[in-house]
Amino acid sequence: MTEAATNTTTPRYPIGDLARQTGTKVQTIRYYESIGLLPQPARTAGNQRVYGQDQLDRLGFIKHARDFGFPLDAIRELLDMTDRPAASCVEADEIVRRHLGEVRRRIGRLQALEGELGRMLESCSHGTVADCRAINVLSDHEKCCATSHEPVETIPYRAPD
Amino acid sequence: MTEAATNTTTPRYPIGDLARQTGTKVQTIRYYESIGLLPQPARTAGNQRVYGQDQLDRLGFIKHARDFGFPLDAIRELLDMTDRPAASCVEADEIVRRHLGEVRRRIGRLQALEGELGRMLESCSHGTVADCRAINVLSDHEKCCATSHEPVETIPYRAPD
DNA sequence: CTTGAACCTACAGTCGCTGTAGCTCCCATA
DNA sequence: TATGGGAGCTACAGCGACTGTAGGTTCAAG
Repeated sequence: MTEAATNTTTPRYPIGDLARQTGTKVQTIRYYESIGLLPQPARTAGNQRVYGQDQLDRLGFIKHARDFGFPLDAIRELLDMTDRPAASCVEADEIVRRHLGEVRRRIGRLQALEGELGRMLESCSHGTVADCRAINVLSDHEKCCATSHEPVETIPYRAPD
Repeated sequence: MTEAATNTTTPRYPIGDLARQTGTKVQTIRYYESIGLLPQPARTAGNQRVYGQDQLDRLGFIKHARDFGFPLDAIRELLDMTDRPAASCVEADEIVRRHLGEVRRRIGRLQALEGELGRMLESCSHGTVADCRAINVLSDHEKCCATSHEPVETIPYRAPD
């Protein structure tokens, strides 16, 4: 009876627990808050963040969607939809479809690239740099067999740990 | 006879020509210079950059390698090799091989993702958000069929124009 | 001589974080 | 009750590879 606004049975997690339970880093959670993807949580008397179950679920959703490669603004749209559960899911569908299209395009480009790199290596005679097939292909546009020359996306080398 | 240092027959391009001829943007060329990937070119009396054939070739190499998805530091290594044409091309080979490995890993991850997204869409009943398979899969880890759960790389949505 | 395109520098913004510095807070043990 | 250390806090810089903008200068054609 002493508490009214917040549900007494709701668990209250500090940020580190949220991080551990979702596999997100603490900084990332704060970053999501800073860009408005997560609402500002309650604070302790000592100014530390305290989260409830709903926030945990929301972050879980975000994490999962990020693992699927959705960009944050798509995730934002998806989250907006989960807040209106009675709405039609056509839009959600559309977002997923768009993402799938993007993934397929990326796969296509990478496969073309894979072929070219493979050919580069196969035809390398392992002599000097001057004769190196790989380097020659890069030096001279004519020597390469690419059908099209759209650049492959600028993707950072980043091992997912 | 009036000119000594620079070869009289060498063409001299302003930055815009270099950009047009290689398909690079002017700012990108200046950026490459700022990070030391391109040497500082000669300047006109009015402080404008002037390039020769060698710079054009170097930039062409960089552009081409970028189109192949090589990161700039790999390109830097490759360029260092072209400056020592008598050296063995084993290292160059190694760089290409590493990149190919990276490309293949990325393809694998994206294909797994493609499967999951496809399944999401297939099983969506096109009702309300509350029943939406796609959103449910994202909400609930148990509902998704991923064999592994390494995150797919964080790749920005960036159409290559 | 004028116009306007091309050039110049310097810096902020993109995406999605990650890392650091320099604090404060909280809780378990002595 | 003191203390130690892990966890938390803010604020900001940095990553990769650019891209865009503001506000100025230079150049070449007419």
